[in-house]
Amino acid sequence: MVKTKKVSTQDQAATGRLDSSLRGIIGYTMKRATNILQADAAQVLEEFGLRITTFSALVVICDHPDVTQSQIAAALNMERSNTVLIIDALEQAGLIGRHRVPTDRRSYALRATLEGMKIRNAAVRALAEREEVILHDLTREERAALLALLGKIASRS
Amino acid sequence: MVKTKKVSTQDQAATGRLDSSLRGIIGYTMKRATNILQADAAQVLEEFGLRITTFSALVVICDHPDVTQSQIAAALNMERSNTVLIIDALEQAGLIGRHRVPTDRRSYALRATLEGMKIRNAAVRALAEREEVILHDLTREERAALLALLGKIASRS
DNA sequence: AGTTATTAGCTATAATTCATAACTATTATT
DNA sequence: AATAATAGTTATGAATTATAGCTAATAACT
Repeated sequence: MVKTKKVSTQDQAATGRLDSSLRGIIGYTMKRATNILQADAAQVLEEFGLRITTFSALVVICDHPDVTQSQIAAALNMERSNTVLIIDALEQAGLIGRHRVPTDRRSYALRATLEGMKIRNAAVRALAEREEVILHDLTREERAALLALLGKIASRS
Repeated sequence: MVKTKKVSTQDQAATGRLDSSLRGIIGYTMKRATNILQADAAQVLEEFGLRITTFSALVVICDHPDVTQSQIAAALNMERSNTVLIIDALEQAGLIGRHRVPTDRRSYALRATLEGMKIRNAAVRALAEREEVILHDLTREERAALLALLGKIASRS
């Protein structure tokens, strides 16, 4: 994956990266950092048969039994319609179940299975470990500070 | 005195966030933060007739006259094929020009026009101002720290 | 030299992700 | 009872990103 491209132009070594002034923009650099973490997370989750979206939904369901698909959509900032296939996948994998709720027959009460709980726990642990590895050049305090700062921004949605 | 009352999951679902345990994952929270900043940036750049990708390419071209499309692709971490339409858009907007280079007739030497330079400067300034606004609840030091931490992660690509 | 390999830009297209609209069935509101 | 609103679903569109292959030009190699 890592390209060791031979730099043919003259002044590249002097100027460094071609996007150096973009790197001063928080949004730009954050996007690049996100891409790296997302690719890594996807790789980790693949070993559990999960994608990032299915994993996220699984966590919400485990943490909040009897949650509905609409609530998941709102929590994960996605469209209701796009939750359907995600929940389908989790159900077909035997990780969650759609349960009818007698008081409202429009919605499903989603609940994780025992297997779903186990997968969730293992995946969360694996992700945390992987983040430790990939962020090894940040101290524990720096990682905490980073998360706090990101949390402030992300708290707007 | 601090009350440490234990809340049931039902109550948490009613009051708190449903994705609270996901928010402890840096990659997840960073993704959410990125979405906010990206949407904001897209809105700002729209006023200049730019999209995020065209803006990014424009900045690289302004900073590095006679850069090639392949170099832009490498710098912005995108596929060569996807640069074509981006450069087309910039050229048709009169912001850059494709210039032939006598020593290598395969590639173009991309150079910004005067108008391109002006748009770039205005867009960069507008973006910076907008980031100040949207990140107003972070101190200058916090924003600097955030950028530094993100830069460490993003430096891997 | 001549052959081969590599590179730059380009086109077309596939795969993904994400958003929108409309439908059915239920439930809530008036 | 009539109407509106909601949950899940389906189909589809738009936008982004990735992949494969092509031509022309250059580089590398024997």
